[in-house]
Amino acid sequence: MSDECRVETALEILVGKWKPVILFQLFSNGTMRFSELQKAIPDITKKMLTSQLRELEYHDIVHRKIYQQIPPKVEYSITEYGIGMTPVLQTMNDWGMAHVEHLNELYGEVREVESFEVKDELVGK
Amino acid sequence: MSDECRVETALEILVGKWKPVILFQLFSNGTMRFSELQKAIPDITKKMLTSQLRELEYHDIVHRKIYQQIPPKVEYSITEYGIGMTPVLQTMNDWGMAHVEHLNELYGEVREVESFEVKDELVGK
DNA sequence: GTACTAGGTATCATTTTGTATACTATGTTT
DNA sequence: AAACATAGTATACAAAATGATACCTAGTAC
Repeated sequence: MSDECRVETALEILVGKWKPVILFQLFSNGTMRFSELQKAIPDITKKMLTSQLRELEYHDIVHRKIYQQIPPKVEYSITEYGIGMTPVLQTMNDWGMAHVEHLNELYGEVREVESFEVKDELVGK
Repeated sequence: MSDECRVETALEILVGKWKPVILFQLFSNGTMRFSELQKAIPDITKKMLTSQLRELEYHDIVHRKIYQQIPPKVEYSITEYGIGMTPVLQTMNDWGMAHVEHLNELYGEVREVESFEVKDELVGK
């Protein structure tokens, strides 16, 4: 029996409040500028977007291409190596879908947080 | 990737400083008492062990069997449903192993962690 | 009647993550 | 010469996760 566990290594790449959604965007759209990512993920701050992208870059999952021009232009994309994460993400996603079902069976339907929104005008009335 | 992203759902089960190692222990050893888990994971506090186990129990990954006796005896094990996580853990572990190699190529030797393996009896249950 | 056992809770301190907001750089446009 | 554009940094703060330590329970052995 091997006593080596690298689940945590894979986890390391994915953990962080915004990493899955960043990866989702880049996998879906190919190349994106910093500002496009910001638009696609409205609630993220520049600081978080930057830090999460840098971590992904460190792990060679995301490539950062700088155009030397003013105003600046920086494009992000999944590296060729990063594409190799697809099976991991796919497997996790598939299991996750099934698991949401399973939780529903166990505990009943749970409302999606984001689907519930109160219009500003109504708040406090 | 699909347009519904449940990677985060899968992450939810795995995230937490101690969850991977707890799962590793239970997958490897089958049934374990609370105190056995503590012995196997020396640095974990009772509080963390309890809270992580409760979360895994909520997700129906871990089963908690209480023996009504004094002093107390409580046994933990992977549920039948939990066994279904094996492909996820296996995929993450495999990719993680390769990724450690990749990081070594990029930055030189750095790390040592544990790896993940499922007890034979549990496979295909 | 005291100590021991196992599997926890309760409380508070510390560390890690994430948020909010302001600031920077610099060539181009007005 | 002021404003604009983009991709960030810097600083301060708040919230969440984790850690340290003490305490609880109730039978049983001494």
